[in-house]
Amino acid sequence: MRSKITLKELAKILNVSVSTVSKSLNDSPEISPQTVKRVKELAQLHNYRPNPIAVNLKRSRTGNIAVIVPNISNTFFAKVLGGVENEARKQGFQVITYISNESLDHEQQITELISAGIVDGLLISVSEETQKLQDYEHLHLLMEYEIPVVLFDRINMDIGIDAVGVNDRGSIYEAVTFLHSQNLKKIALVCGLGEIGLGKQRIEGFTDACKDLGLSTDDKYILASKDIPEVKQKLNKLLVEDRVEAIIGLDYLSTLLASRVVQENNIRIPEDVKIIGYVNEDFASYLWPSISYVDQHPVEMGEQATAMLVKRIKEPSVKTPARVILNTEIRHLDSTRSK
Amino acid sequence: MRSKITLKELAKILNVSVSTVSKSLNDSPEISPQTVKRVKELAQLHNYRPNPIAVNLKRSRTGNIAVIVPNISNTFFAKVLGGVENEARKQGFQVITYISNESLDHEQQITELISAGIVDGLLISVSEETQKLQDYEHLHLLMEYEIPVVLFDRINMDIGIDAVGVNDRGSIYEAVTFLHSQNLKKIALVCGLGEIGLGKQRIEGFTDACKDLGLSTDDKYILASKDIPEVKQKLNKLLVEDRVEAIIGLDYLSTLLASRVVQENNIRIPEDVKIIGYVNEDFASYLWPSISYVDQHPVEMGEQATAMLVKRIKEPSVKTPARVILNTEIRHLDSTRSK
DNA sequence: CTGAAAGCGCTTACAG
DNA sequence: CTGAAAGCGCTTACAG
Repeated sequence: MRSKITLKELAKILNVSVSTVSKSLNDSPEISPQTVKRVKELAQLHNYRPNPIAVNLKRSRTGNIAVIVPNISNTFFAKVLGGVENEARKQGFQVITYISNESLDHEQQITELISAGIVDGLLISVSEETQKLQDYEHLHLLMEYEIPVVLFDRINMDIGIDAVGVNDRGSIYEAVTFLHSQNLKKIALVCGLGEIGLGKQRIEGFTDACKDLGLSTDDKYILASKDIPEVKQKLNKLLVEDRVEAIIGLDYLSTLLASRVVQENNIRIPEDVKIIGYVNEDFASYLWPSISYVDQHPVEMGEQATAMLVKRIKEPSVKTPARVILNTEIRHLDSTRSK
Repeated sequence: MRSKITLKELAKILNVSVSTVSKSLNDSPEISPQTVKRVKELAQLHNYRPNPIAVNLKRSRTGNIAVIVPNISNTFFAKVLGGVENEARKQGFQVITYISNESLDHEQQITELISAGIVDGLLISVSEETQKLQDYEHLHLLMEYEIPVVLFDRINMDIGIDAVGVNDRGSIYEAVTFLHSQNLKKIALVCGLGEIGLGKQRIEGFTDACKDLGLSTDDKYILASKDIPEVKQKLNKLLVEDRVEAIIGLDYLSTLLASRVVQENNIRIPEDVKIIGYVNEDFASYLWPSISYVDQHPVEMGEQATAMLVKRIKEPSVKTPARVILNTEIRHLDSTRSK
């Protein structure tokens, strides 16, 4: 029940001034070793902890960083959050989490809230809506208030803000190159997504890779539509009539769909068809057969973004925006094993 | 670039005292309407926001609550976090997130850290290790410091702390009852988990339900082991020889495994075999066929736990621990559709 | 080596 | 109706 003891109370017990106690605990060379010892012993005894609120007020910092993720149903962002946690702890910051639910409005409310001075900096992966409307004023406003901002993952825009992401074009290029190296010629791309920008980048990368490697770039190999039954039917045809040898799934649904359709046709994975998907580690490895996936290093992304933000917080003077692009890697599970 | 304006500066511009400005902004009836208007207009103009750190120091509260989740790869906890977010926002609190990684040691470090006074309260789902070793001293210590604690989800221990969870026994009882109502007699339980306590509760509930409903309680229907190949083989036998009509999967892996083995035997879901799994919504609905699942209301759990914590923070006097048990519900997807 | 004082940015009893 | 003062719990230049 002992309520927290304060500097003042310690000082009173020891019959010294508050300044002396404060300095002793902060190992100031001004204070005699004996006094330091006495003070520290008593502090230990009472389990004294400086009130962080008071310390922060004095230092005019908060010790917090905010992170806004667009959604949390996706384990990708959960993992990024884990990385943010790691690095923040190391650097002595607490992480305050917000979820924008893919809404610009919500995002603006959050930035408005934190502009009051709750945090020393912000990590954000902008919402779909924000990205679509290209409205980044709330972020610039924050920076005007001298609260540094670092973008992560969704960074396909040029708005002069620090950013950490992955090389989306490169990642699929690598996937195609790998499949090609396995002597696979007919590679299909399946995508059930819409707007998000990443889709486009990946499709471009796919086409480029096919061109460069001398593979067919026939449109029929690219199944991109939100109409799942249609995609399914077309994929079916590709498998049976065209004897497609590999499939790249750009998202959860299409990867799962691909695995499914292949098996319905009694085609073997990976012997007859190989699959690589843009899915998360957990998901990929839980499936049977497990699906080889593109590792986008979410944890590292969170760590790097946090490190970048902390650097900004500590050196607010630097002006040119930084940009870190992580290289993705293919993690091979059942669906790409060699025969 | 305008750095944050303070009360003092506003006062100076207006040629009034700091007190007057503060009172005006807080709509104190002491101040004349004219003055209030003048002050508010200037504040608006300069986009004044009170420094939350200073306000909190004055009020000796932090405005933060901490939440410790054991892991983040599980979307269940991600969803709970979403619920915590919702409710915390409503109540005017910020959420500081920590991840214990299922480690007691890590958990203790976190509670040690927040005992300094970073937060007004703590929400925690204890780590596996904590549960196994039954070491809850760090939580009691926190409460001695008058930082209220509320447990969520993993609450199968009686340690006199507020808690919000689900009725684990009841949930499986309901599942068995449903399957029984569909005229299914042979129901198998598959479990690939170990220690976690929940497993036991569910298995008990299963046995009880079978007894009550006059279904066989033969041990062969309960496949609980970490040895997945063994489980697979036994399940196979149950399906082919015993013609099991329904399967309940207690976790990700076993649910997926069940779905898989059934299909490998060219048995139809849901026509020949129905499946209910303890998996999350996203996962369940992404699969083909989609798997009916037990909804454990993670979002509501987060909301309720937060509401309970806030209540504790506001009324620290109340002593008897509260306990909220949410009723789970079966969400029917493909795998339990009627013929 | 120690302490009194000012101050971080606010709120609020109290006096006028 | 307004303002001076004290105080939340700390740190740190400054004086002694």
